[in-house]
Amino acid sequence: MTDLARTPQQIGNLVRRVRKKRDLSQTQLADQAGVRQETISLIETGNPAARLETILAVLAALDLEFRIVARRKAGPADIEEIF
Amino acid sequence: MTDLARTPQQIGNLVRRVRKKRDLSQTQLADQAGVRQETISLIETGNPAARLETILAVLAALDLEFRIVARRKAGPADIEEIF
DNA sequence: TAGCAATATCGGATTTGGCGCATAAACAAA
DNA sequence: TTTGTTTATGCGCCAAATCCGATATTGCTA
Repeated sequence: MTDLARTPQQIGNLVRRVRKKRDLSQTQLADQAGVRQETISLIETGNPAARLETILAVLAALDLEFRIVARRKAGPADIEEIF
Repeated sequence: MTDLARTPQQIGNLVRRVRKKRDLSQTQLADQAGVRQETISLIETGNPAARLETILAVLAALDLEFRIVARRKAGPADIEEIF
C-alpha cells in the first residue's frame, strides 16, 4: 500500500480508511496515539493546521509512516483520492 | 529517491539537503512556498509543532511529496538519518 | 581576516492546536 | 423507534506557530 498525501484531506481520508479497516474507533486510535478523540476527528476531516508531530503519532499508531518522494503526476489510481 | 520521514528531524534534514542540492537559500524556498524564511529555519531544525499545511507547502515547493506506506523496519540505509 | 550572504533569534500581535470537561448530533443495531 | 455507541462541537486555557519587522550570528568566499 502506498498512498499519495498531498493535502490534509488526503491524509485525513486515509487515516479514516485505515482506522476503520482496523476496526478501531476514534477514541481507541486516540488512546494509542496519545491524543484526544477530538483531535482524531479534526485530522480525519482534513484539518490543515494539525501539528506535524500529531500526524506522525497517529500514523505510527496505525503502523504507517511517511515517505518523501519526488513529486509525480497524479495517475488514474490517485484520482479517487479526491472523493 | 524515497526517504523515510518518521520524525520532524528527518523531515527537516531532508528539506535542508534537497534545498541545498537545488542551490536555494532559505529565503528563496520560503518565497516559493509562501512562508517566511524564519519558518523554513524552524522546519529544517526539526520543529515538531510545525503546521501540516506548512510542511506540505514546503515539500511542494521542492517538487516533493509525502506518500503514506506501511511501516517497515528501518534498514541500514536509514540509520544515517539519525545523525 | 575582512565583508557579504545566509541562517538563527527576538519582541509583539494574531491565530489556532490540543487539553480538560462536556454535550450535541449522527449512526447503527435491536 | 429506542438505546447505546461513535463522531462532531463548544467553551475556557495555555502554549506555540507564523506573521511582520529587524537584528544577532554564523558561514562562506575573496
